Amino acid sequence: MAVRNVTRATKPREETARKRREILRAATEVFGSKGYTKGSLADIAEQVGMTHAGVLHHFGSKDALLLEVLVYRDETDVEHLEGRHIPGGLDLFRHLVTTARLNEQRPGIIQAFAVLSAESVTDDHPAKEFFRKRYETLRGEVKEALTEICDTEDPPTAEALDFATASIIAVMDGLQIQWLLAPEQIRLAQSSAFAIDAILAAAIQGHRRSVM
Amino acid sequence: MAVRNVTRATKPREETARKRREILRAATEVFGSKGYTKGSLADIAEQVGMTHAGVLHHFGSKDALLLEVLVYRDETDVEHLEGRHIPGGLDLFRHLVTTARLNEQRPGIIQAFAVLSAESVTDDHPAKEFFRKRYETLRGEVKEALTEICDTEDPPTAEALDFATASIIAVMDGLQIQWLLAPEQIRLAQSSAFAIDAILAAAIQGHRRSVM
DNA sequence: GGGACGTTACTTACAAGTCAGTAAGTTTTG
DNA sequence: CAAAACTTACTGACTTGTAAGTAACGTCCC
Repeated sequence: MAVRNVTRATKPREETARKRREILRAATEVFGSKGYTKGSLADIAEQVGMTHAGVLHHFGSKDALLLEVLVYRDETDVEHLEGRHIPGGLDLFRHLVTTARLNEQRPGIIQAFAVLSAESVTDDHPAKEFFRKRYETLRGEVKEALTEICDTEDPPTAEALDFATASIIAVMDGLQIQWLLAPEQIRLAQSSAFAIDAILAAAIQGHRRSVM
Repeated sequence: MAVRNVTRATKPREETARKRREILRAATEVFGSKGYTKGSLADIAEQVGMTHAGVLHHFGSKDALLLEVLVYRDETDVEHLEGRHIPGGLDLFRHLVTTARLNEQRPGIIQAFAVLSAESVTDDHPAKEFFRKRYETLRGEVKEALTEICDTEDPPTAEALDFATASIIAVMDGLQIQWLLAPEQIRLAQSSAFAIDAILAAAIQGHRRSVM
């Protein structure tokens, strides 16, 4: 039985969806290169060949557009994964490094997330809740994968687990900023791999041999 | 022989210097809480009880004010050090953790630097050069301290040294973002210490026991 | 010590521009 | 023919920066 579309007279057009994606892509680039506050709707509209009012017709407000940009980019981030779901255990950390390596080829997206995540900590920023939840989810996944790995008879303390989890995510974010400022000096993927490796080793083998 | 002041008729007043510092403090707070682009001169002026034109009288332009804020904050950051110069060797890393612990008590300044450093990667940002140089200097200091530490017969490769250097700085920056978004969930200083420890250990003892 | 005078430290007023959002009208399309 | 996909036109709020004016202050000279 075919579903009758009662609420709208015309079915959503494929052309419209494409235009929306085009706007999202343009918005990602603009927000990435100028930040959310400084990047204007007119900038975005110009890139897709319409006026800023046209963009608002599709997304309602600038805030709403930003949020759609963020979830859209989160979706495309896992597109290259088979099964489109984030792996667990050691594979998760391999995935993180792989993503870093892929991101080296698309600085625009990296910049968008780096700039927007930092901007989101400011007062009443529309993306604050998004990033808060995003980090919480990310930490949950990393922590679980970490727990899987060190399933030995000598597990790390709960504290060490949390420190390692936050640190792994942190080091990737921080390297992105340095890489964006000096791409020829920073090896994004390799440095990420090195740091993750170091932190994993410390978490697993734990409490011995503290340097400081 | 007293130095004659030929260029200006009246000597710079002490009250003026105090007012400038007051403005710098207010600007740090405003740029930290709203970002550079969104934080306005009027916001800053209001906090010190004058008009925005008064602020411009002291600093010339918004860009110039930002740069003065950054160097001002860099200066106050090493104020608590005896001798006011950054230590070397293991002491440098202890200093980093100490700074992180101190910063937990003053989220405003942390936020200003976190927000501004990320914002600085955007196109034509007035603080881009400042942060580029700042990271370069920071990496130089960390690398030197790191080299001092692992002065053994089995030194790490030059690559590993660079990875570790960038990673240590990165992890501190990244943790700040997470901490600002969820201060009750992130132990800033302890996580920093854990990660630095892990990375130092990996850099020193080197090439054995790779997890990934 | 007391003006004169130039500088400093502002204020008010304004210029010139940008911005998001809205309302109304027009074309396109299913 | 009705809804979608726009455009044009406009509003109102905000921006940084400048120009001109004013009051207070420090210094020099007598």
